[in-house]
Amino acid sequence: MQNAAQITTTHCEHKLRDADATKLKLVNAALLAFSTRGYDASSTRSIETEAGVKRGLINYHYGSKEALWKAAADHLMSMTERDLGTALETVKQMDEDARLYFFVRAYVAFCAKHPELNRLMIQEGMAHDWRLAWLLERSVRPWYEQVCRIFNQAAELGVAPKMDDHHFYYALTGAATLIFSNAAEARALSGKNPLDPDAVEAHANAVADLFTSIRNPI
Amino acid sequence: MQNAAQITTTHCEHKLRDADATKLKLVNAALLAFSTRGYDASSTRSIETEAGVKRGLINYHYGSKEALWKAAADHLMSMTERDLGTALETVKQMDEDARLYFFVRAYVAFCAKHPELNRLMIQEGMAHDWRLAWLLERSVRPWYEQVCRIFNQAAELGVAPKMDDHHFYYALTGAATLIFSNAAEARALSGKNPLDPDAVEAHANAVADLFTSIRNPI
DNA sequence: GTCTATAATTAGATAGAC
DNA sequence: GTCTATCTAATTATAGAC
Repeated sequence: MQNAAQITTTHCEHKLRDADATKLKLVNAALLAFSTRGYDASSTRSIETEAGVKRGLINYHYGSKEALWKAAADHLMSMTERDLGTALETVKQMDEDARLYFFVRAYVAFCAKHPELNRLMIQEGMAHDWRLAWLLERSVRPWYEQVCRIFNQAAELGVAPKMDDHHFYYALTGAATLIFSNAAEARALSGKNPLDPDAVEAHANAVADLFTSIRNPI
Repeated sequence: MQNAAQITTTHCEHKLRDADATKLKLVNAALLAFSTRGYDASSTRSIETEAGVKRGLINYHYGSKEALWKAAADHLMSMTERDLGTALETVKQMDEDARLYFFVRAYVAFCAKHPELNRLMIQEGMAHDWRLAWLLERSVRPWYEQVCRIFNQAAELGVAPKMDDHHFYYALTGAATLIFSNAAEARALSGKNPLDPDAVEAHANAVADLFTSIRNPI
């Protein structure tokens, strides 16, 4: 394998690009399927079809459906950590009193941009199996601790609602995300797409006001 | 069929009781399966096994998997309407200022008692198919309008948070329910069962405080 | 990297015996 | 009301030709 990389020809480069393109298409299709339909209800055949690749390529590139799920989940979590990590850095530059408020706004914006994240967490958070264990270990637990830390800092400053951090975490997560993860239902009820920028902005304002005691920071 | 009912013997009565018992076991097992695993991932075979009835009885009693889903969803929605309907009646006897607060508490208590409801809504709210259409028509739309009414009455009295009723509905629903619908995840994170009475009480207090402007009514 | 064939399993639904 | 046999279709996975 190392030798193959050294004697790279244009032919090999082309093949490598094709392989990476195929894998990317599969991971994206898998993410959509696993997060909206669930793991067991998503067949590898349907994922291949939706990805626009030939049948059998999931087993060729990933070896199994389970490995494809892990690759898709890892892809999603890496992107989430990157985006929310930079948001956290930005928030830490701010005045202490305003951190929770802008953290909540950034979190709502991210959830609207990537509803797959919360859909996947909802799908896998109901039953205790290998996928939930994987997600907890890989990302949920570190994220949970970071959110609790921001909340507890705000609580000491008196700008957070009065409650236990665990209840804060689930109240905030649910309030911030349900309208996006259940976008089909929300759209049917209101006639408006909750993922439209105006609706996202309105929801971010509503949730940030709700979960912080200061109404108009700055 | 009408004649058969008229010439009821003890033998027939016994058979009818067996049929009703079988159907009840099937509906309960179906509710658990459809709400936690999703419709497509729940096989009729597994539901029959979990219900402890013989194979083939789903098709015998209901004719199809689709009809079983509708029977299970109707069972759940009837119970929900009954329980939350009486809670609404109780709340309407109260002082106007306190209605929203105690409505939220009653809603949280119900969601903890029947996490299947929100699990089913989450499963079916992501994609727009015949099951979401059925749920919207059957119960979600009337419930949505009742919640908005209570919220708007509280808003006129100045005891509701400042936001659009549609965003209130989804923020409240998400905040109230996620900790129960994702109980497996919440338990793994905190080490405590969120469905325990103490945890339910704490969450009800937290959410009711959050979504009403008056802190200690009465 | 692509395509085909096929194995082994499981799905929902139907018909008929008891 | 219960049970069994069976049908058709779809599933994951493997091996091998190109």
